[in-house]
Amino acid sequence: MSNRSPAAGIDDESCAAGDAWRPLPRSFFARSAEVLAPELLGRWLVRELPGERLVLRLVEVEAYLGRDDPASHAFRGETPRNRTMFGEPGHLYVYLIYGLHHCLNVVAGALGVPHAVLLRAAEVVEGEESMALRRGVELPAKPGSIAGGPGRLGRALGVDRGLDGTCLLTGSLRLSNGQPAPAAEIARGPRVGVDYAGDAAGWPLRFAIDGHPDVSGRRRSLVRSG
DNA sequence: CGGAAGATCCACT
DNA sequence: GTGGATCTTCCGA
Repeated sequence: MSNRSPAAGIDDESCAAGDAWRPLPRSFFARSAEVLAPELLGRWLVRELPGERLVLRLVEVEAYLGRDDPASHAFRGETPRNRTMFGEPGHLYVYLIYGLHHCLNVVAGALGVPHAVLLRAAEVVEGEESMALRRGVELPAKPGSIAGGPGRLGRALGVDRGLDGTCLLTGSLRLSNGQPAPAAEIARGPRVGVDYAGDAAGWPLRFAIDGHPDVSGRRRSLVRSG
């Protein structure tokens, strides 16, 4: 936010632009998912493909708290599928849901602590035509139609299980500084699709940029925390 | 080895 | 608002 470099002779625009592409460091991810999740809003997901670059700005995420969270894939311990979550923070955890959709997660927490943040929705920054094609969406796209939902987001970026375990600092999918959302614009509420998880279904671990058009359905339960 | 359920999306009513 | 698609993963027998 106001952490702008005081360097003289650099105008705001070029400074801000350079800052947006700056990779997020390992230490950024090595925190509780509940703390990391809102910090991810407004950041850029950068996907490098042969001959093109796709960029999405995150507008909605959910935190999953590992062994302490009945809604987490890691709640019952390590398995071949969720192995990535138990590894180093700053890596990508990808899983297939309903036999159809690939969902993207950022591994958080310390090594061996399987926290993760599910990436639920994003705004197109660069590569709209290519992503619309992958999604089977006609341009001009309606709000949310390209990456407004976890399955849509993964599809737009061409991500599958092959990218599971790759590094978000050095791989073909990376996270950069982007344009962080001001804390005052962040709303939170219960997570989506985890009704099976008992009390945990009500934990307010879903975070979104309040009123953003690309946030996936179910905005009703989102409120600004403060 | 079988079965049930799933961090979803889309088409249809 | 409801239900079907579609298949991996995990647990229990």
